[in-house]
Amino acid sequence: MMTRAPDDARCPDDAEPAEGDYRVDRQIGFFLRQANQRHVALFASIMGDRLTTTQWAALTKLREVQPISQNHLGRETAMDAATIKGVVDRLVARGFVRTAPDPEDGRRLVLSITPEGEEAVARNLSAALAVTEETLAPLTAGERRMLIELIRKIC
Amino acid sequence: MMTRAPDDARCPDDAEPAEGDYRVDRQIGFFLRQANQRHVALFASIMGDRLTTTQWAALTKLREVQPISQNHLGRETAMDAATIKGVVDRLVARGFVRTAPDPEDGRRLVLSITPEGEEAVARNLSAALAVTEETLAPLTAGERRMLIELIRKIC
DNA sequence: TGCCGTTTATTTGTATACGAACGATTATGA
DNA sequence: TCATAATCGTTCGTATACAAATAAACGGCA
Repeated sequence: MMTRAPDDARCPDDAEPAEGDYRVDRQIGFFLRQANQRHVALFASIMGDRLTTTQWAALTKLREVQPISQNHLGRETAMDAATIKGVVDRLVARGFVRTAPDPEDGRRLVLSITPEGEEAVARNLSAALAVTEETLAPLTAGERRMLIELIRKIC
Repeated sequence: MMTRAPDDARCPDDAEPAEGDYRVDRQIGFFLRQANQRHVALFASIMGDRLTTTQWAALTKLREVQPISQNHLGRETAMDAATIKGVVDRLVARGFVRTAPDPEDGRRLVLSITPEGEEAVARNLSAALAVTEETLAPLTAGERRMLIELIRKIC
């Protein structure tokens, strides 16, 4: 008679994590990365004007809170100071955003949206909503609310 | 007597999206990006050896399915052919992964994990589990199951 | 056998993402 | 007031992420 079952053969008195059982593709981080990848891919395929997710976030947020300094816009859109700089530079190069030195604070760079930027937002707004819809397409209305509620808690 | 409520004053007979109401920071894509950012930050602060999330994914998945070709490992870990190449190159440079030409297929590069790679996995496994735990810390056990179930559906 | 489509790995270019360091400027407190 | 701390924008280096193009090698099929 066996004193131990075959699938209990490894380290029965050991509290260390079972190495053989670990699966990266079952961890929340793996799912978060993949879900974000799918959303970015949907965004790229649905949105026009070759606008990226971060450029869209910066542009629409700027429209909401302008005028605002560059770093501040970065904080509002969850972007590093180095990251928001690159995003803003590309939006400026495309004529969607304008920069000006702040007369009251020599350090700040004040951003505002141009008419071309406003047009770009208006032109792509329905597509942006379609991206959200398509991303959540596999879920029911109740599941969508639940997912958003839960994911907000881990941000 | 008013024929229309004040908050219904814009485009009542228009099916177009209401521009003024759009908020990027309420879209699922914004949350997915932020949640992923938080997870990556937690990973960087908890894990040792300066291993990144993708390097960890590639290394642990390789341990599971070796030997395997480079592109195949990329598909198993949701990475582009160009992306997995960079990740594998860095793991090879660190001595965690070994590459060899496939004698049966001249195109393939067969990957396997080195003893140093195995040690790196064993050394960091509990930290990896702690990252998952910390990422889900704001949620109850039931909420965690629900979040994982929902997020899997949109991957 | 030889043609052709596919797969594999690679390279280039562009775009986040962030740590770290830097100079310039502003705010704070002793 | 003046030294110090904090903020702002910038730059550098590293690491994903992916589109697109390429060369080499494999497969099937006439």
